[in-house]
Amino acid sequence: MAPFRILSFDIECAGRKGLFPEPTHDPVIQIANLVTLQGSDRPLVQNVMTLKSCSPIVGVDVMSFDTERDVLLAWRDFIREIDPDIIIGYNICKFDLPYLLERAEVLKIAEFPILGRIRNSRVRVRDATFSSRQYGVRESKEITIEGRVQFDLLQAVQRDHKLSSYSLNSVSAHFLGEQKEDVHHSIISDLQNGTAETRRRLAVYCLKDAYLPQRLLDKLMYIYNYVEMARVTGVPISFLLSRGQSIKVLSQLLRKAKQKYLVIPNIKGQGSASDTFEGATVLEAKAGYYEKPIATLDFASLYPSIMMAYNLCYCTLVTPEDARRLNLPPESVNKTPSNETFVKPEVQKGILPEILEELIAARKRAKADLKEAKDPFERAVLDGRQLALKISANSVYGFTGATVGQLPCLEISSSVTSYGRQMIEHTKKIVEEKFTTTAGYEHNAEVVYGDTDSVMVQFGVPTVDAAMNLGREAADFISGTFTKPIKLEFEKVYFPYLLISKKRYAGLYWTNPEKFDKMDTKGIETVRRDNCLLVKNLVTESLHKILIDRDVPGASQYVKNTISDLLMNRIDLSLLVITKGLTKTGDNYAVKAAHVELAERMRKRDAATAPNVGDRVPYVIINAAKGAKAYERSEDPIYVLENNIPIDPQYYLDNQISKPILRIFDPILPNARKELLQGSHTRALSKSTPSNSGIMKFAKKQLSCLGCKAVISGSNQTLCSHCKGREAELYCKTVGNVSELESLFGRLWTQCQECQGSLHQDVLCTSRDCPIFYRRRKAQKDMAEAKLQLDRWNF
DNA sequence: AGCTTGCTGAATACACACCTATTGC
DNA sequence: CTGCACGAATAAAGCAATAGGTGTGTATTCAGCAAGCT
Repeated sequence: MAPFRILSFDIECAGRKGLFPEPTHDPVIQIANLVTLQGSDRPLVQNVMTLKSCSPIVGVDVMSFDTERDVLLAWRDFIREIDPDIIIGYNICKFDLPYLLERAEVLKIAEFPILGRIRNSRVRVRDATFSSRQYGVRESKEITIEGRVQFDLLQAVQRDHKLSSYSLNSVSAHFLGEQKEDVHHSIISDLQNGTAETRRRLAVYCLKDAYLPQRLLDKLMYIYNYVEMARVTGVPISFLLSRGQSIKVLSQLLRKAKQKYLVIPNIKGQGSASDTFEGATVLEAKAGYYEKPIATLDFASLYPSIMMAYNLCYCTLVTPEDARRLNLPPESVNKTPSNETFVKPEVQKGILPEILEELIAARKRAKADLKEAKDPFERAVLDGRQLALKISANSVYGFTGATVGQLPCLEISSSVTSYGRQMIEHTKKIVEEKFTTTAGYEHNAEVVYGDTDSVMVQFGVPTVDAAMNLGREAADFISGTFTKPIKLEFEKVYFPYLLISKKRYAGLYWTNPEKFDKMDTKGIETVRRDNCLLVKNLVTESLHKILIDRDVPGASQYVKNTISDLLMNRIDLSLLVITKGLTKTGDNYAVKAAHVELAERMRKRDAATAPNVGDRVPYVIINAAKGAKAYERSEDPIYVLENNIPIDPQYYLDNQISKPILRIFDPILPNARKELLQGSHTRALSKSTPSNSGIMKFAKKQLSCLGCKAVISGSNQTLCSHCKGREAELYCKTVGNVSELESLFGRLWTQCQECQGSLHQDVLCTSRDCPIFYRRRKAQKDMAEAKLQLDRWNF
């Protein structure tokens, strides 16, 4: 089969006003295109279609047009000529494609929206909302272009990766290690209305936006992964981006049922969303810091293997009524712990177990092939396949328990979890009964924690090697007590292990006794996205010092230094940005929350840049009157930066840092609270910049002495009478300060120029995801202030 | 007049239920 | 074959758990004031 032809594109339009640029006013001014063949990194075509003249770009076909109509029609012809199989871009489904179509409509270009592979078939657009517990609410548009797959990288990344920000800039930085500049929409108009040279600048920017999605597609192996997934589950690729998990399971069910001449009922509005079933057992966490190795035993694909072992399926379920009618002998049925009856495979083999068997067997083959494969291309294919199979297997159980889904069957899902609960309890019991001193082992084993399909065991032995051997022995022994194919596996050892509570722990992860693989953290601030970076870094660094370096005093000192920096206002604003997802529209919230209120406020300020449902809202907490609620104190970081609003360090200490740090240090450091949060380092408070709101509005600004800050009056504008003699020294200090800030600003500026790919042009970027941006802006402000001070010497 | 006492409303503290976000498996 | 009006259905894996914030009701503390006493 010929490789796919992939088109990546991006558009720029002038003057975005309002939420969506106004199609009646704002013309499309540029379209950048990049065509590649799948698996090749050499572009087939690179071009830019622009309105008005544009200076040439090396290696790029620049096409200038006089009217917007010509631009749009040129693009349509280009699509037809290139005939791409796959159209990609960033946010093309919600922005670029619908915008082009609406714009064509406004300009009455009826012949524009014929882009598909069916003759004379028009492209159709429909509003679509997708909502699921897993992905939240997402608004998008469904665009039908027959014969071409649209693959929006934004949608794919949002589904597959949990990130704090999904801007193209931040996603590229994360996966490709390279940033792009973020240009504010007002500047786009200026560049377009400038000269051929500034339009060239815009074209380069636009091209980069087409270039990055292509790189992401490649790097994340999306084609392989999604094509494999589509093949395995039997759904179109578009479903994988626009629909949920359940359609995949349903599709497999239908395929299998057809082979067996079975039909699947079309159930409507049966199970209500309120009826639910009991889930898995989470064993009580014996919280603490363990300095002996903890072995972890895991069931391999627990729920799928339960469904296979006990033949759980729609077609093997025996309802009480069936039981009376059929009068089955007890030896031909299984009774589940939740008191449901299913026939054994000898009577009737279930469809679900068959689907699962195939998925798991195929995954095993894929994994084995993966091990053999050396060629990176082949490895990518096989890894994509095994991942797809794993995910498919895991969502079969969820499908049966989805009461608002197409085919709920709580008898199956509650049986699965009831077996699971029984099994984890059984495992815990066996481990603690078998591995005892009375049975000849060195120590009594103790299960310190376990969740759903795993148990964490402290065998009491001091070395990783010994723990591994006992872990393997236990796994083999216990596996033997279960029905096939249920299997308990020894997977890893944690040493040392910090158990904070259920679903929250950290430890060093060992799979071979010589060296640990990594530091593993679960559920704590290091992996959560609703904390500011400062907390994340602080916790990560502390754990690193405690677990890897075994340096508790060092960790403690590090925490103290950070707290001191925070209270002295020496922390970079980008580290204090908290982000939270906006999960529903403003008025659907029952209580006021910081990010929701801020989103509303931002909408009033400028609807174009305000966050929408499904977006993540970044904010910082600013200083305010005592007793003000957090939702009154949240503010957009860029707004804070632009208006010099003081943040509230005390809030960050009390509400962000203190509890997570104490949770970590409490089991390790006696008197952690006193030591870390109440020491002398917490007393050095720097005065924050007075804000121009509230009471400070009435305060009159007076000059103060540059030497001692005393208020001065009269003719002397620089120094008070006391400091008069130190004139030379203080002047040098001011000059030194200015030059230091200038060089800092210069360095940051250069860094941004490098990022934008040119050292000869102005930096336009205002990316709220980039730490350098915040530092550059701050340096600029500080520098301006220092210069003002310097000016006062020249009276 | 100056002090104490008792009352009252406001401010504060605290426990509790509930909502929201997020993660683990 | 296309465009338009109208109506109906659409689709959504699961539960367990922690933590932070808001709102509410109740208890406690405190400042301010008037009355009473010396």
